[in-house]
Amino acid sequence: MKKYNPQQIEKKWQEYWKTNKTFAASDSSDKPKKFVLMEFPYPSGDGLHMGHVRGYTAGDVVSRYYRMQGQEVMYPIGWDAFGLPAENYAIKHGKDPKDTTTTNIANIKKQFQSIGYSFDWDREINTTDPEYYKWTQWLFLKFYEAGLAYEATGLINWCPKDKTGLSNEEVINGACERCGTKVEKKELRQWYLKITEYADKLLEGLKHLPEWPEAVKLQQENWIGKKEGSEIEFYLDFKKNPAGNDRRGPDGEKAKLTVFTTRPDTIFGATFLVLAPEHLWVTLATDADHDVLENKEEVKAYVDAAKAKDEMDRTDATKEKTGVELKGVKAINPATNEEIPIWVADYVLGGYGTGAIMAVPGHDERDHEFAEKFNLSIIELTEFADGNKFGTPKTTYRLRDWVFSRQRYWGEPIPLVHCEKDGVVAVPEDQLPVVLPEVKDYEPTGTGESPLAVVDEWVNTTCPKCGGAAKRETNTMPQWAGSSWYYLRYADPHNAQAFADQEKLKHWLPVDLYFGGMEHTTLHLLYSRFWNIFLHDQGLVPVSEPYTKRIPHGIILAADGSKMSKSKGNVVNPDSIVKEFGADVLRMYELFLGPHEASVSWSDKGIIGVARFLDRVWFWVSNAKATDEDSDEVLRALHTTIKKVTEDLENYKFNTVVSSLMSLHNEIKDQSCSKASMLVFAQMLYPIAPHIAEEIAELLGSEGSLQFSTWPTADESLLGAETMKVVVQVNGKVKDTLVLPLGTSEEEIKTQAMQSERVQATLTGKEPQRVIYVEGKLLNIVI
RNA sequence: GCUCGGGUGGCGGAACUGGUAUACGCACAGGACUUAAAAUCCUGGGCCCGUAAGGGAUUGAGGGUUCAAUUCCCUCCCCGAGCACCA
Repeated sequence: MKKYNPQQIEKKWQEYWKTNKTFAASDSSDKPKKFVLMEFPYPSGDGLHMGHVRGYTAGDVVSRYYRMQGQEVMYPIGWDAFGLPAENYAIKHGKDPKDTTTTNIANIKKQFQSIGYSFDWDREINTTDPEYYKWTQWLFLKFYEAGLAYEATGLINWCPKDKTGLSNEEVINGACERCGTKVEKKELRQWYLKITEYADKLLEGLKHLPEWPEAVKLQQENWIGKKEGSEIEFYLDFKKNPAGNDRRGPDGEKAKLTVFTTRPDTIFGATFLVLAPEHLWVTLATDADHDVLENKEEVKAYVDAAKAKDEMDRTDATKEKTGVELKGVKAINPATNEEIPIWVADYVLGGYGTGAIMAVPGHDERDHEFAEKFNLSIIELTEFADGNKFGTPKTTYRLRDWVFSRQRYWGEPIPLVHCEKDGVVAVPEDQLPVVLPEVKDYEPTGTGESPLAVVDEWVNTTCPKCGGAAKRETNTMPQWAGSSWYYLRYADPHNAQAFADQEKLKHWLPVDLYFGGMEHTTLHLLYSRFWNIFLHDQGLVPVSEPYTKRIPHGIILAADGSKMSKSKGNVVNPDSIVKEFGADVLRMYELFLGPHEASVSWSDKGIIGVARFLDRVWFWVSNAKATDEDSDEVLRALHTTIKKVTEDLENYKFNTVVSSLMSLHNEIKDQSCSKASMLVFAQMLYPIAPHIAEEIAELLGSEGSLQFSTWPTADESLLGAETMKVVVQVNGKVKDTLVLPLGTSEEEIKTQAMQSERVQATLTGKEPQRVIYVEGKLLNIVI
């Protein structure tokens, strides 16, 4: 008898799977397709962490399971290798990001293979491969041609550490999503994708995703933040303007202000207006060309101070309100015809609604607080206006357009050129990809320009339209570009003529199961839905929603419940676990830790339980005194477990799959068990611990890979017992348990229950008032 | 503040549609094997009282519905996630 030697067994089967291409997914199979996906990793220098292992293991388990259920499963993998982390890593080590990326990929690939994932390696993709990013650029041009990619100068989020612009989604609590640095505002020329134009479609699509977790849908919904309301115009009245009440504003035309409100019915209570410090009217009224305000300098000072504050301070609801009245101008409440003052205050945000509100201090807490502080009149309404009669219905969104350019080196060049004569011109398809040039210095410049701007021979080009001199766009795309469509490429990863063949897309899409982290809900998951819906509108992708089912996983924490991090030195490396216990133990233990969606703490102690279990299973099979027949208990336990494990796998309850297998083994290991039943045990073990399962099957004399065996079905006729266990309670407390032949009558059960010593002891002669009998389960005597 | 999750032994966690709470695993205790230790195997309790048999309590706290509540309803507390001066 050989001792269980995971290192040896695992290597053997990994070689076997590789040689036999066991997990290659066929594009032309008759079997029903299943597209299983886990978010692809970016190849960081630290390699895989436990969180990765959790997600990829879950995907691997269901992939192996569905293959045994007769489905054609595609479980692909690739590398999301552009972006800041890869670039920062390269800079830190003084190397070319291309080289470090290659090295890191090789390392992680080795890790993946050592854990035995059933990826279809023939479909491996890499976002930094020009053959891949050619199509990322091509798809970007589709947005450009549709008018959904535009260039604009504006205040954007700027990370001073990474020295690049960030999208709104990348700012978490006022800090950079990557490095945690406090984000600043900076005025910069940027490329944007008009995701706001797809706000309604993104919302509508959520309604057709019944298999997504509510929490994820809700988060996206909140992020989009759709609100119905009205825009109402307020005419202005100037005191200082020599033109008197000619209703001309500082811009010469707009002698009115438009506010956004969700409560037009409270307009009779609107006693003042408030403008955001960024409001265009305020900017104009305080500039050198205009002289309508009596306190221009005071207002200007307030506005400048507000702009200097960072986002966090601005939007802190607990701080005291500040503001300045715009003296010399009044607004007319269109409902009451009364003159009301206009204030500028930073509790009104420039980027939401119209940047101006009508303040109704009688019916809004914030307006109330403001009115109290500055002694403005407050009207408590008893009657409300007909909300339909005011203003124009208007919908606003919290969602902002997606800042799509980065001032960094390691990304896809944006395939556009700037021509003096023709302006912005798209690079024609036959000139794609625009290859990222070699540079001497990858360091971000911090000036708002990418390091590409200094590569003259690359920047200077000819205009595809007029043939004259032109300059290339030097900004690169954000990390999210390549990952916004990678799942499409898996359907046809080597296509040189198109991003993917339409027939293959029709065959594989949508992704049936998408595993990934909760942290991508309003980043990657929202972005890729946007791309997919747009591409569907363009007739380029057959389905509107890319992911049928989303399965998020919780984080793996350190033993003390804190996050694993290098700085704390509490990171557990998957490699060391594989080395010490084997891949099967690592896989099984990660699943056993707790429910897939919950955050769980890693425990070095607990892993021994799983290691012992596989050891015992090995001992059991290799010492096999397999009998010709199974005992009834073995058959019953086996089929009960088949039923339970199948149900649990269908519901991604991996932790209870593991415990069910442990229970089953405990029950049958000392009983008469046939080889056939042992093989069924190995089959059930296979998705979770495939190496040992394959080896056991071989030991039992089966040939080939278990992957091609058929998943066992529970025989319902074997599930029932010949006896039933009836719990006897008195007043709801358990007193006894009766084991009776099936079909014992209620009367007989009652009689027997009343004879029980412990029941008698509790009754102490009292007569039962009521007896409740639950068929075959329980008898409750009430006294 | 709002929205969504969650709170079960010393620890991770399990529990169908309301029907034996604590499966499975870790840790712990006792035993077997061993010169010994480790590993392994067997057994056990889990909070309180009791030598024991046994009894009682118990699913964040309090109340309710029910023959019966971890499960349903109400009030509150705590933890996690998301949103937030969003008009």
